[in-house]
Amino acid sequence: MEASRDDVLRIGELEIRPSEFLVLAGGRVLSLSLRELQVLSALARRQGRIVPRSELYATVWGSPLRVSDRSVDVYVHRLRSKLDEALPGWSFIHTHFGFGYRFEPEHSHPFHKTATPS
Amino acid sequence: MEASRDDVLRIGELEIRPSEFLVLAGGRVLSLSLRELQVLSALARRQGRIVPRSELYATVWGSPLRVSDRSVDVYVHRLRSKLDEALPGWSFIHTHFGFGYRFEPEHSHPFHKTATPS
DNA sequence: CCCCGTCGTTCACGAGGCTTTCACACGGAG
DNA sequence: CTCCGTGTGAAAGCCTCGTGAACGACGGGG
Repeated sequence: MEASRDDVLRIGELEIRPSEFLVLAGGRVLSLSLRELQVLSALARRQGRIVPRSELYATVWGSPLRVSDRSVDVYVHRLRSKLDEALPGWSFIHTHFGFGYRFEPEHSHPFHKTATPS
Repeated sequence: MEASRDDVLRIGELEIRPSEFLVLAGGRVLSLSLRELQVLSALARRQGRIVPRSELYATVWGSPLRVSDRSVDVYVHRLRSKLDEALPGWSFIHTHFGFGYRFEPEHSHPFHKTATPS
């Protein structure tokens, strides 16, 4: 039985159950560490919005982001890596240069607009 | 709840949320840099009016426009390019020779690229 | 107690985006 | 045609972000 159905985040092929420390990607369990889960949840709860690093850091780490701290970037990198492995063809975390990250499921370049063949 | 629904600019198929650094074109996220967003917002807030370069520059850059500074033109060009890619068939930024730019959604040429014979 | 895998954090380097500035082409006004 | 404002592609320099790896803390198993 679902302990907290209200806390479940369903986003595309992703199903995040923060209260159970569980993430399902396409029905399969996605193995994440605590920090990875926290960052993913924080982003997913702000789906569609551009989230500044400072806000993400404050939410997950509980303290203000120090200058030159790259922790957020590192975890975004690891999450992208795991998400891409679990759900190829989709991209979830988008970079907004100078602003932050935005969580939203989108098809990775479906087509590759290459030049016409010889 | 949307933190600043009052700050949202809706213009045709465009939805600009300056406070969130986010622009939606036809429902899709339009990726803009800081300057691009600032110039677009400044123009959109003056919708329908002819805005002199000097006013645009002062608003966005916060300093008086120097002679021979083409920054405004360059960013208008980039915005036109991105807007046209996102919403083909529409033109938003119109040039008023010798005066400045005017922001207003209008249909581009009703016909497609096919040239009209004489 | 020691070995070893996991995790969180930080570092270092390189790739790539952003702003500004040029240089030149284009086009309207007189 | 000539002048000058505008369109446009690209270079230069700076800064952000991506990425692989190192380092130490921690904990389970033997």
